[in-house]
Amino acid sequence: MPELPEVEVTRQGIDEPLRGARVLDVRLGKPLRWPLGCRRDRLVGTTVGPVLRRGKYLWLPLSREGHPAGGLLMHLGMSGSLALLAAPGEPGPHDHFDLSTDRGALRLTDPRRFGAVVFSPALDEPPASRLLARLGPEPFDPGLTAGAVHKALRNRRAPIKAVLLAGEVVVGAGNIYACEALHRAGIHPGTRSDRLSAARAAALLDALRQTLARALALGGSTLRDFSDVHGASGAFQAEAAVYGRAGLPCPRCGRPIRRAVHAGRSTYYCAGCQRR
DNA sequence: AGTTAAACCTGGTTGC
DNA sequence: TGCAACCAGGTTTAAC
Repeated sequence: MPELPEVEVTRQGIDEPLRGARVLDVRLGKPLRWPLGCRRDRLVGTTVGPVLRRGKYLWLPLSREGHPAGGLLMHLGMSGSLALLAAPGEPGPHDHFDLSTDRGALRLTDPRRFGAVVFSPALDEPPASRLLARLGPEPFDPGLTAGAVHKALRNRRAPIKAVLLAGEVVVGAGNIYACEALHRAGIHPGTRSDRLSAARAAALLDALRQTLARALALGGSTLRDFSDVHGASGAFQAEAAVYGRAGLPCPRCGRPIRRAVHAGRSTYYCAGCQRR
């Protein structure tokens, strides 16, 4: 579920409420993708700092008596969401991590458990640095230019859809937004990345930014599991032009949306208005 | 360098 | 109604 917009919506929801919160307790449920990697007493008594996002990861920096004390790198996987609760209360069967603080509890609910919460001594040290090492530039980094994207794409022979998903040229697009951005840009998902002109690479970066920004404004997409930290669903899925719409008419040209597979993932596109 | 599959999990939907 | 097959927002690793 959670692609960049959903993770950013989550970040915005927890940043202010948790900034300065004192960690009182930690509860772990069933195992997530990776072990937490630290003892409970490494977290209890720390204070949460400003929450950052890198790609689809969240970073909760911790300090103890004013000194940096590592942090928690969190990922929502396919089905994860975070909630802010006044008190943790009795955990449900899919609640696998609680961080209780003096300002309420942060709870990770993740039925499929592809998500993760990993302690790291710093963002630029392992294990965090290792997990973030392959991430490409942020799509909204003003320093990311169309020229840089075009240059990066020239080195890739894989289909543009697969390259977007890989997140090495630019991070943030998952299956929904990769499909939607390609449709918005009029680019066929099977186009070899190194065959995209500079103009089309520019159009793609533009379309990706517009798609992600629109999703962010709508609170992300909720297909099944995702909700923001207050339990509200996203609304972007109702605006999707192609994702999940195989057989339905393209909103732009009316031709039926097709489904294909790239990098093992369903790709939805319109053969009428997306060209190689 | 690429694609592909498998792995990690649960649950909803589809089809016989 | 039951049950098997298949699908799902992600990522990593291994194999061809």
